[in-house]
Amino acid sequence: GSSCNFLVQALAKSQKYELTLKVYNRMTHLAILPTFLSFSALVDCFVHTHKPQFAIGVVGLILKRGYSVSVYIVNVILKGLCQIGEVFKAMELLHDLDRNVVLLDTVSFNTLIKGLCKAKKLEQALNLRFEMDSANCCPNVVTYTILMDGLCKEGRVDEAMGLLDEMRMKGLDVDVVAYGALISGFCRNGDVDRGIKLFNEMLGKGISPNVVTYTCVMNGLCKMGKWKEATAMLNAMTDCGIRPDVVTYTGLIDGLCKDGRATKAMELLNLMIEKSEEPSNITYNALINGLCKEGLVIDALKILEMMMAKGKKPD
RNA sequence: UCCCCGCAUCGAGAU
Repeated sequence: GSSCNFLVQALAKSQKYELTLKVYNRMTHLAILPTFLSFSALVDCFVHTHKPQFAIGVVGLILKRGYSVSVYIVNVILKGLCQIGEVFKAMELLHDLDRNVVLLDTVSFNTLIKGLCKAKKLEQALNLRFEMDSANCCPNVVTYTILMDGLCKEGRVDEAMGLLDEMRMKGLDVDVVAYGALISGFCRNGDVDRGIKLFNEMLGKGISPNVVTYTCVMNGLCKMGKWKEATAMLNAMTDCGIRPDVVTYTGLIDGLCKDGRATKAMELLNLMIEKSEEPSNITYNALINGLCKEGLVIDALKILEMMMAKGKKPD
């Protein structure tokens, strides 16, 4: 009995979900009672295999066995529902859960808010920050980051800045991720100047930018055709001890390609390989696209061959 | 049983 339970837990932890389910089924046929941890493992399986509905069923089993449901399990299910686009099912679950069954926490609400943002239900997402407050779950820096990001992605950057003020009024510390959401928002909306202003404000507060922060600004610069400044930032970040990653390089490569400088982009590909940063399919796609647009088909073919040689499947 | 600490569940970047 306990060996089956351990097996189920171990399999789930090593992400062998299908196998976990098989073992679980077998053990129930053998009339072995699952422990609480096995139920948790089962929930993980259903969520990771995109069947969160079944995970809700497991919650029922847990209660039937007399165990109590942890907020962790609920949060995993909420996330799973949001991921398959069932935000409203998630909302239902949130409201149906009796306070006696489990006390929701800030993570539960944040998960829902993120799901609503992804489903473009911004107003509902924004309202949920008040509702959570009255459920004794204080909005935190993550809550505000999700909302600011959601607003920025809808082009509502000024409202996002309003939320920045609001979170400050609540005494919440703005961290590098929160700044990143706003910086990315401005840069994406073609307002690099304001993005850089925030970047500097952040520096002034003693918060160190990370690779994501730099990448956002560089992409903004590229979008404005300022690839020289973007390249300068690549050096600046390296000098600060921050290592550009595949996303950073890809953004620059794409920026150069969009500006008709595919040859320069090729140099950058070589640079990243030199620095042992592995290009991704997205990197290759951006470059091949740029080369083709400039009629450099031979070079594009070379890149394609390079991909294949590395065992990557062109898409 | 209690406490502490880790590990799991929520947030920003590329075609």
